[in-house]
Amino acid sequence: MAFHKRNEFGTVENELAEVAKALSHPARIAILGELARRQACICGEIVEVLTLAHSTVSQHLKELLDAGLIQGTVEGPKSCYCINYEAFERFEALFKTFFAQPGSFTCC
Amino acid sequence: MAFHKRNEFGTVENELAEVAKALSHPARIAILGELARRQACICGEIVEVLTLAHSTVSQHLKELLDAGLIQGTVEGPKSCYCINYEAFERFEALFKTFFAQPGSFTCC
DNA sequence: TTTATTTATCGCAAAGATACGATAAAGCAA
DNA sequence: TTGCTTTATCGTATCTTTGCGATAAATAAA
Repeated sequence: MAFHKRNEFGTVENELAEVAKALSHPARIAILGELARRQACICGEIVEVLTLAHSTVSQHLKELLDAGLIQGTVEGPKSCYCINYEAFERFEALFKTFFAQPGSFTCC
Repeated sequence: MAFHKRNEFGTVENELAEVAKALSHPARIAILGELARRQACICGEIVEVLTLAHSTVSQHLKELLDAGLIQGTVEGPKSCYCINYEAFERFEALFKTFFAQPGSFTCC
C-alpha cells in the first residue's frame, strides 16, 4: 500500500488519504455499516450479508484493521470485530480542520 | 472506475465509497487543501506546489471533478478550479448518518 | 499569421487493488 | 486422536490506478 511519491506529501495529507482509501470500497463501507448497525461484534455473519467469498471478506477486514478503523479479537474459532469510533472521530476532526472553510468561498 | 461487483451494494454505500476514492490519494488531498487555503480558484499553480508532472495533476483534477468535489471553469487559456463545499457537506452528512453511533459501542 | 502559454488528452509501463479457490491454522466436539 | 467449524493466508488472474512524456487544443500576444 504505497504510492511512488508518498514522501512528497505531508503527514496530514497521507493520513487523510489512508483512511479515505480504506473507505473507498463499497464492500468495506457495507462491512462498517453492518458493524455499526449490530452494535456488536460479528464474525462470519458478514459473509452471509455480502455477496462475496469469505476470503475476500477477510481481506477487506484486514484492510480496515490496518487502517485502524476497526478492532478485532479472536474468540476460539471465531473472530470478533467492532468499529473503532476513536479512529472515526480522529478522521472527522482532521477532515474538518484540513478543509476549514473560511467562508466557503466558491467562484466557479 | 468500476468494481466487478458494484451492483451488489446499496446506493449509499456506493456514493460514500466513490467520494472516499476521490479522497484516497495524498496528491488529491493536497490539491483540495491548496484550493481551500487560497480561497480562490487557481490553475497551474498547483503544478508548482506539487512535485508532479502537469499531466498527472490534470488527471487528479479530472477525478476530483468527476466526483463532484470541485468545480472548474475555463478562462481563456487558463483553467480555474475551486472547492464545491456542497459536495463536502453532503459527504459529511451521509457519513454521519451512515455511521450513526447509538452509543459508540465497542467490545473488542 | 506565427509564437508562446496554458491546459487537456492519449498511450504506455509499472504498480496496486480486487476477487476467488485452495490451503493452512486454530479451536471445539465426539 | 479424528472430524467439524471458523477464519486467515497463499497464489493467481484480471482489472484499475498512477505517473510520465508526447501530442493536441485553445487562447493571448506579437
